[in-house]
Amino acid sequence: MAPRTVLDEGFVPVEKQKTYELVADHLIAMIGDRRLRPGDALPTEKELATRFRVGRSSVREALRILESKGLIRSLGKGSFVVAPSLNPLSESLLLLFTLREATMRELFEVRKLLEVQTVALAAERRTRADLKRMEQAIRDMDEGIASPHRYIAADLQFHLAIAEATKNRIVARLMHAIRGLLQRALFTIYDIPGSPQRSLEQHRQIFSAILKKDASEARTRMIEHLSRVEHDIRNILGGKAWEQYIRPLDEV
Amino acid sequence: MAPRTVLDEGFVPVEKQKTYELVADHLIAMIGDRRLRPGDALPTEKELATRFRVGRSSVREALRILESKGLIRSLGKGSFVVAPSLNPLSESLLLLFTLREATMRELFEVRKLLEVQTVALAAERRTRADLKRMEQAIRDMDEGIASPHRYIAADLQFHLAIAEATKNRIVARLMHAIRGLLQRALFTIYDIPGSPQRSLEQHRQIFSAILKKDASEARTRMIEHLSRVEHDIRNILGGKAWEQYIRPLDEV
DNA sequence: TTGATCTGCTTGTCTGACAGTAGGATATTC
DNA sequence: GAATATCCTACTGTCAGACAAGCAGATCAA
Repeated sequence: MAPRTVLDEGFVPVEKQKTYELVADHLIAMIGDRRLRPGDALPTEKELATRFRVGRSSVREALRILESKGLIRSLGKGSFVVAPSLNPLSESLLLLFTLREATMRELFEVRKLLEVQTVALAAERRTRADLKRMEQAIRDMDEGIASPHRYIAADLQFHLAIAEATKNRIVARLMHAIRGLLQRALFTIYDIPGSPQRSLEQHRQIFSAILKKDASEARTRMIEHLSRVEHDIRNILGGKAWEQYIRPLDEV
Repeated sequence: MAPRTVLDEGFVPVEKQKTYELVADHLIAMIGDRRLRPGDALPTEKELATRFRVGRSSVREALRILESKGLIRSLGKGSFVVAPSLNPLSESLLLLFTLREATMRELFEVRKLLEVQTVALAAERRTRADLKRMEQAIRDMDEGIASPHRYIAADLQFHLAIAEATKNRIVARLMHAIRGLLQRALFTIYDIPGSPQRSLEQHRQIFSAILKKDASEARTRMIEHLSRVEHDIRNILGGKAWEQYIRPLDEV
């Protein structure tokens, strides 16, 4: 082994805090402890600059950081608003696709891993409010079965309700992010004859397991459901798209 | 229902592409199709500005975006380098904590959900190379058991090797991100007498299950392992920290 | 060869400028 | 008086120019 200096680990490159980072951190902290709440408009750039005693360029670079973290949004015209607790995970997941470092197959597999366990937890923890949301989603799906938009939106609601029934916000976020990316693929299988009906039926089975608090059955039903959906998507997309780096655009 | 205009959904606010976004997208695309590869140094700001025919401020704002997405790093002195495929998910996950929208409990639960399934997949798909990595990690853990740093680094290696044995890059990234956040908590339990030894032993059991391609046993062993670790962490941290919004700093 | 000094170049930062535009205030029209 | 047109202001988005600090390579000295 090479000779070792005392306190070897201590010698990391010394970090010079850049002004724009300071500003960004400050703003993030303010959002973190709710001094800036979702919906609030930020002061103008000039005001921020004078308040922080920095140049406008530093403020702007800080704003770009917050923006790309999904914390604020540059509303068409001018002022900024704190985003309504949107999902930073979505962005990163999308980025993986943009960088061609993830395929549909992988994404779907993650979903399966996660959601199978999620539904089991949900079955144990669901409250009456959760059940109500799920029922509503199933109803919406039934009523909107003729409209891809309504149908798929309701589908999303159902799965999100399950995720949220775990009372684990990270799980909910993850599911949200994953579903967002899968959305386009789901549109493609909507057109398979009988597919929406089958999904609806499977949702009912999942729901009934959750209702009974039967985690094990919920798991089984979810596996069935996801396997079928996966099978359908694969059939329609074909192996190429499935294994390639799809760019699932248009957010909802 | 309200009267409905034809093509209702088509009327979304028209998006004006901002210069800095164009520049950022362009650069991201270049990284995406590998025209800029990890390790490459970007041209200087001035050169980018003249090449893209934009002002330096636009370039800088674009760079801030890439930076906060973890695609480039502002190396101490000056020039930029494309980051070595680092993890955008880590950033977002960390952000959730900064914003106090996730607790230790939740994070650990996600890890459990994920890793239990992951180890099962890994048991089915592991190659000889994967096994070698795991063995090496176990050896390192054994030899470094007296040094928290070495021990925990090896621990991380073991779990990452499992994640990568799934051949699913999203799984690997997720695990990496989660572990990064948990790192600090793991340091705290290192000091529990006998804890490292027990972990080591459990790792050996998990490894043997993976070796036998016994997915179900791997799952069981992993549950045992994670439950014990969770139990230890909880005992040390106490319920308060467990349920509070810990900021698990210092990346590794 | 080693060490010191000088000279550009690059980043980080600030300031000033200007076009485009959103929104409110004001004037105009019926 | 209500609806409509017009004007003003202020803010963002963008650029250009300036300057300090620091690094890297070149040059020079020992």
